[in-house]
Amino acid sequence: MVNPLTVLRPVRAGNAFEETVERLLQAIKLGAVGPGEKLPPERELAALLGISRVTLREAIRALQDAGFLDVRRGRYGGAFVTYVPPRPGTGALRRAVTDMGTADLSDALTFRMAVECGAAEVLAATELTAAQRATLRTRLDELNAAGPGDYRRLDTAFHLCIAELTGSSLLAAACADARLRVGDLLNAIPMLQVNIEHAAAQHEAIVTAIFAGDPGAARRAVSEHLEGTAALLRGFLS
Amino acid sequence: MVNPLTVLRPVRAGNAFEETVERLLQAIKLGAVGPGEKLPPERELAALLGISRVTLREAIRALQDAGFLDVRRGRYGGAFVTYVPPRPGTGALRRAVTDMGTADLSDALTFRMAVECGAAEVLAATELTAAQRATLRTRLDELNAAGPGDYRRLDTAFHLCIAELTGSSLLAAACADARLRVGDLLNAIPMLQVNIEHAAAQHEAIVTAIFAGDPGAARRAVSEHLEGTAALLRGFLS
DNA sequence: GTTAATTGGGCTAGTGTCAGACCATTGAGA
DNA sequence: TCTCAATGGTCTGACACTAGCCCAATTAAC
Repeated sequence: MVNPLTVLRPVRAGNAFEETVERLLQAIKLGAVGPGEKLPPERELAALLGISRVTLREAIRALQDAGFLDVRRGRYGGAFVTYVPPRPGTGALRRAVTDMGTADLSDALTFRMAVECGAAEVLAATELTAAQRATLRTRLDELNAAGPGDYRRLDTAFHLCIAELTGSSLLAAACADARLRVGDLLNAIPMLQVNIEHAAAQHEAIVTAIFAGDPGAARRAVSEHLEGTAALLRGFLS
Repeated sequence: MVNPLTVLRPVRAGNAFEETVERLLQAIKLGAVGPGEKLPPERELAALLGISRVTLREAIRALQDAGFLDVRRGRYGGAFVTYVPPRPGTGALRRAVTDMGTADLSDALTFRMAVECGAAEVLAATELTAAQRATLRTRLDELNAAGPGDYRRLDTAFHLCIAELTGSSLLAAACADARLRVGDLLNAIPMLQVNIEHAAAQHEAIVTAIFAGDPGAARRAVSEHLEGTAALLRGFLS
């Protein structure tokens, strides 16, 4: 009845080292730790990630070799983020799409659509405190004021903020995961001024619907917003 | 900007043994492998789960000791499911709710609401083939014909079928995960004939909305359906 | 300068996990 | 009755991962 393959899927995505690299890359690419900022100290970070310092250090070393981090010793040292999102070019997008399997891409887009729409709905159906409204408003204002170098990071922060405000860490994690899976593709999409203005209007609509407590409108707003990029990416599949 | 705790969460939920036990319990409790059926052979199952046979066997042994499995050797042997969902009682529900943290419960309910609504929306927005429609219809018919012992399992199968039909394995996995997290609670809820009839009407509404290609209606139908049990469970939090 | 606190760097002993091979048991079919 | 394929049961050597400890480097504060 229930497809066993849905539940009897691999228990682990890889070894601890690989998963740690992925997670740190997630933190960097999503902008949880921005360029010039540093990761928490190794001992603290290892505890957060639930792994040993040895394994964490291997992962940090790999990211250092790959040019994402600059590690400095001594007091006030640490692992500083050097990564800055590459400027998009049309070739980069095509390459990014073909790097990912088309099946995986479709899977990720569907997943993202479902969880982000779901999060917006749930949030719209929730009674928000003044502080929560202020947080969301702030994220939107920051995004609207963003320069080209910051746009992706603040866009991600805005979207994840919606999920985090639902109060469900499971949901927030799912949205972060979904966003990471399409993150490289989003970074490869050239940002035209028209698109940014269009996106800004849609972001405004999302917040308005959430503040109005209208789950249907919130869902529609997020859906339309995501459908734009999804359609663009899907165009590369044919 | 992005809450680092969302992305710097533990890399692994536990060791391989613990995660395997969880996963097998999921398969059993969700009814992917029903009472009297057997799990795939150890070698095959270990490959599916991406772990070694040694670790898998430890997990199977634990479930055997806990009374969920009956392991038989020789050709046509295997690990047979002996678990049958307990008949609900009011005490069981209160106990199940208090076993789970109230924060975790709220988290799980929110997550479930988001991903299941999201899945239904996405599916309703999809052009379905005749075969897909037939599959969903079949699951609903089976559920409507279910006896008391089969109801939970077929209910789960129906709900997960929606997620699986979206074609996104990520989404299907998320729904399976969400359902498992509230699974023990659902099992502990007494099923009254009134509730079953009510649920049947809602299931029908969900399928109708999906077949009609109306994402808004699908979302609302799922939302109303889940809100019933969510409200009941939330009642125990106060 | 000197100090002290903080941080990365490195080592070791012990445990978890794996891949692969081989043994033991069962029962359908010849 | 015998055979043999399928399946669980067990062992071993290798590698991954961990906890805990101490060393090395850096810099603000004195």
